Amino acid sequence: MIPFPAINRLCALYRLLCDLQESGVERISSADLGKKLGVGAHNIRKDIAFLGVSSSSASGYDIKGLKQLISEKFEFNTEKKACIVGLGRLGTAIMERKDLCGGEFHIIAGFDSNINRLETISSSISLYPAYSITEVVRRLRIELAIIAVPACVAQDVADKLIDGGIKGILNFAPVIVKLDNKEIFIKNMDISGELRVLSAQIKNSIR
Amino acid sequence: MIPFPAINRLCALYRLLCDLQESGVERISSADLGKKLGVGAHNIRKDIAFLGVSSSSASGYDIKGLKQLISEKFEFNTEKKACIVGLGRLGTAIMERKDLCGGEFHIIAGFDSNINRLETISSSISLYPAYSITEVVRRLRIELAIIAVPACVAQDVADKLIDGGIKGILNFAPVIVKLDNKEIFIKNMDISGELRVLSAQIKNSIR
DNA sequence: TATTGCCTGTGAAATAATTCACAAAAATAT
DNA sequence: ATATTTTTGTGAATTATTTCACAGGCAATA
Repeated sequence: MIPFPAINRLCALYRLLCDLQESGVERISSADLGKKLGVGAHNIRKDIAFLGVSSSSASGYDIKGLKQLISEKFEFNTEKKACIVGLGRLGTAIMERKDLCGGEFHIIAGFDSNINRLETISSSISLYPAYSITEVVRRLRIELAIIAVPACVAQDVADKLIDGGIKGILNFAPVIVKLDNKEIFIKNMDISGELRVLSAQIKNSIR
Repeated sequence: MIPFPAINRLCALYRLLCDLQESGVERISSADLGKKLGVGAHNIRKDIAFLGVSSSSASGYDIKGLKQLISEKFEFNTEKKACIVGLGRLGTAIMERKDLCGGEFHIIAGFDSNINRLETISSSISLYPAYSITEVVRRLRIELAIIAVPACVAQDVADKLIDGGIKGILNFAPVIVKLDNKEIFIKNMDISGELRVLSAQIKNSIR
């Protein structure tokens, strides 16, 4: 079981490796990786050790191979089905992001409680009313959800998603969603909340 | 110097206290706070201890007083000036969020490299071309920035913001921004990246 | 005003994560 | 072929964070 901080860094590393590969780099040392990610080289090596391999070399890591390794460990190759709940400004903006359309995540459903809105949005993604969240998530076996609804309905939406069998949630609503089930993962992306954390860090750092 | 995990939790606690206060609650125990935030009661108490007070009671914390305490420690009362760089779909959606307009953060500038776009957006917020980021940030003494530009220009934007004297950055671009200055704080809010972390956590948890 | 039951504050213990240090292996240079 | 440099992998040490345990204070009750 890989500790969470390591998972986080390995995901960042994975993207970096993709970028490097696109720029034609083939090998790179832990020191250089560390520099690019803003962490120590030791840390990079420890994280890679969690993947459970042992193939030492004196010319750094083979980028293709390392990518493959991470990808296998976390199954990044298989496409994941995702949905968005809340098709306001933020929700639709996220829905149309390029980096979400082309990649390993496939947004296959959008939900909103406002039926009129569903009719006015033109999108290639199937849209459904909010009351059908549980049913659609279950039927289409959707694993991941992005919540972009007002704070007051976020918990209700989360409960419906969980009933449908969702595995992970990205929550943009400015509220802490409660989960009893330890098997479901949530990441809060509360914008004003994060600004507040930044502001607190700034104040905490001076003096 | 308060450790980062504690700052994070104290910020979440602060919002919870605001919500509780609005619903008319006046006192609450560490146990109940913990339950609502999904952390242990010990943890709550330890975090509060970092604020440097000592006023024990047998009926929990006074919500108003505790809010005040956190607020003073991190100066949540003074209004912070912020800006948004990148006025595409995501940037404008964030700019118009209600929870950002009314609260302690005041978005006073928007930037985009596309001059035509600046003219078509109707907003009460002053808009500027991207080449003036450094100058405007410095002149208006803007502390916080939200980056919502494509990955390829994010580093360049960050450098300009830092030159202008920015203190904290919320980065929505799917790329790790490098900072040499330890006095500047950054929080990455990369949507596809976070989906990938969730997906990795899910795979890591099974078996 | 005693007594009882909560609840906080906090030093100590336990756990988790990071950093270090160095042996061993591979590549490169001589 | 040998020496030198580079770079990884990993157990150990360090540091950070969380959890525990309980003393001591406050409030409520009778």
